[in-house]
Amino acid sequence: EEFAAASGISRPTVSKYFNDPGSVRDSTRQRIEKALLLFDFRPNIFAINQNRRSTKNIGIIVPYLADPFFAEMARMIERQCIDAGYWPILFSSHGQRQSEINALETLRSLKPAGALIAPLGRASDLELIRKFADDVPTVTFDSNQEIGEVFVGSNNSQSIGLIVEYLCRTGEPPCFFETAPVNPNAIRRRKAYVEAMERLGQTPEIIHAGEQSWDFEQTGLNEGKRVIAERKLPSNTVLCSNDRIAIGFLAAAYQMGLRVGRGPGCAMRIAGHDDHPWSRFTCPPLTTVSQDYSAIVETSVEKLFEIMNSGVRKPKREETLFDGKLVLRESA
Amino acid sequence: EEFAAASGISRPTVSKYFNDPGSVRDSTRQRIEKALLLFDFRPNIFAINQNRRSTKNIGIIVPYLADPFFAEMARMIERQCIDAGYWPILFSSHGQRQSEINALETLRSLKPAGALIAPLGRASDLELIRKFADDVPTVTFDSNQEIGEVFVGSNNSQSIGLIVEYLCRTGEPPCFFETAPVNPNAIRRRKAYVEAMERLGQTPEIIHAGEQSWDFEQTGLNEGKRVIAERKLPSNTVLCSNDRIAIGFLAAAYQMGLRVGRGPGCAMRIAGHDDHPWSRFTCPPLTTVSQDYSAIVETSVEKLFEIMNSGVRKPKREETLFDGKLVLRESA
DNA sequence: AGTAAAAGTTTACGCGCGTAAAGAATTCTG
DNA sequence: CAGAATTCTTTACGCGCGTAAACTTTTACT
Repeated sequence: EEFAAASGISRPTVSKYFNDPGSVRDSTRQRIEKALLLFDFRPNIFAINQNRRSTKNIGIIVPYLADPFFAEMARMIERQCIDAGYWPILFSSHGQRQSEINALETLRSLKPAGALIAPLGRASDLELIRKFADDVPTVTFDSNQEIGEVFVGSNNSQSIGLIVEYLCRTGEPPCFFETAPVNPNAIRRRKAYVEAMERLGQTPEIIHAGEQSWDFEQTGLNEGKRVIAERKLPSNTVLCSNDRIAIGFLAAAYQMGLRVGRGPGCAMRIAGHDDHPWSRFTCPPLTTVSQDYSAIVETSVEKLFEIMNSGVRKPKREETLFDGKLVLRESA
Repeated sequence: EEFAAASGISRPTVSKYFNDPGSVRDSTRQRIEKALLLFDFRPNIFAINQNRRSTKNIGIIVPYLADPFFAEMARMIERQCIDAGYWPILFSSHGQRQSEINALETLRSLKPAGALIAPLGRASDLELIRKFADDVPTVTFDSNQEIGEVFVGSNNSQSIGLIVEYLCRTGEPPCFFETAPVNPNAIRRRKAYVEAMERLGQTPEIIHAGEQSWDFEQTGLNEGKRVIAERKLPSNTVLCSNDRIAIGFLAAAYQMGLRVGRGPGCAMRIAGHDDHPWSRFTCPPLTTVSQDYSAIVETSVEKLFEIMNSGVRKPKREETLFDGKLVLRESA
């Protein structure tokens, strides 16, 4: 009220300006912005959202923020939301069912205009997320759980096919090392591995080890050491279900005195999946398949805006999958 | 209003209940909670904070959330705030000055009851943070910038002294490898290294390499390779300013064909500082000094609550530093 | 110039709660 | 059981903005 008076413009018009500076006449905008320089006024967030049909809030829920993969994605999503004039609010499920549930409830009370959710996976309360998605425009990403109208993620079948084909072509066919799957990605990757091996006329060999946990490196290390010690590896080439497991497995091989790589004098090859931020710093650097982070993020946000703006529900669930690219380093 | 009617209790009393369930009579609380089971009502967040002297919001700003070190600290802080009935809101500066400034502004408009800030360091707008701390009870942690009333962090002088002493005792005295310092920790560590070396009658040797960046691993790798290739290492033992740099340096050594470790047949030793979550998965596992994460977090939050509740400003700035512990692994 | 369209003003109400004050009901003392 | 101390109810106002409707002014166009 005071600021409007000071700027010489009526309050409803100033209100309009803050909702969309382009919606007022040029001369008016300039007068408001001149006043803004003098008073550095900012509308009260709580009052803004108090009596609005829909807020500008966009919820982001990732399963595990201490994983730089998700931290990086979250960062990109935040930026894109801000650029579009929205207010991103970030939650991490910390790998725990209850945290995810809390995040959903908190998010609900924020009356978000939309949400981008990467579900925990198996630990998720799928019914709860589904109900949430019924009320709030929601895009799921990373972990494909048959929730919401739109999913954006990686084409595991293609990407795993790519690296299996590469590994078979350049050496001993790989076995597949996985920990107890936390989400559908793990399951899809295993399946893709089996199919790729069979397509190439090879016998798939799966090593399933460890408990369900987001401590992938630790599990990879512990179980890797055990498998190596017990000589249970059916192949000298190991394809890990993701890079974090592979990082643990690399450490296991090192600690067991096995030289990893594709050169002569190497005892085994290890490959991963994701092109995780750290995988270029392992010893040796990790051969892997990249996920197209930025494409996934961009598409997720775009699709969300589509749903939000169209106002209508899509008749059919929509899935967008991006292909991976082979990232050739020294480990395989 | 409706929920109050349904529960048979007047609205102001229900309001009181939600602000502090212990402030109403037992019988009243039970009636409200019974109604709560039937209606799953939750007070509107925006209305709650609209006309309140002080909110229950607590702002958390960390410099770089993609660093698991900060992600982990943020997680612990969040939990502790929630347990105390507060509403934590997490921001990351993404290593960028402008992001930190934005986070501060956004936080301000949230009228927080308090804030926990780990400043970027050199890239920070210190005046802005200082002004913020004048208005909002603020505890700074991790990076000691002479801001606010309370700082909680690590005793770099003690921890660096510890590892320098260890390295000198068990082999060739270390040189100190650092990238362009992003914050006071880096500077304090360098200083502590020099002092410790002199105390032990050794000549300090500092290798300063790379630009100011939060891509520590990459800088450590690039500059490490360069330094090794140019044979500029004054010692076969390298103490890195932090673990992330050390991880890069380990990769550099590996790629240059140098065997790292303290056993026979090893060409060099590498040590770090922080006991970063990844440092147990490097090849070889990284010898380092731990920071007492949980003590730092707990104390930070406790001190913040103290300031918030006392309502008065402390006459004198208060610093709490925690000692580090030697974490002996294989790299040094 | 006249007219339609666009943009702004005035007025008024509402969002869902916090909060204060005065009085009524309940519980705790001795 | 009386009186004091708590707790609750009633009533009322306010927070800072969104939003709608009716009206007035400015701009755009034939």
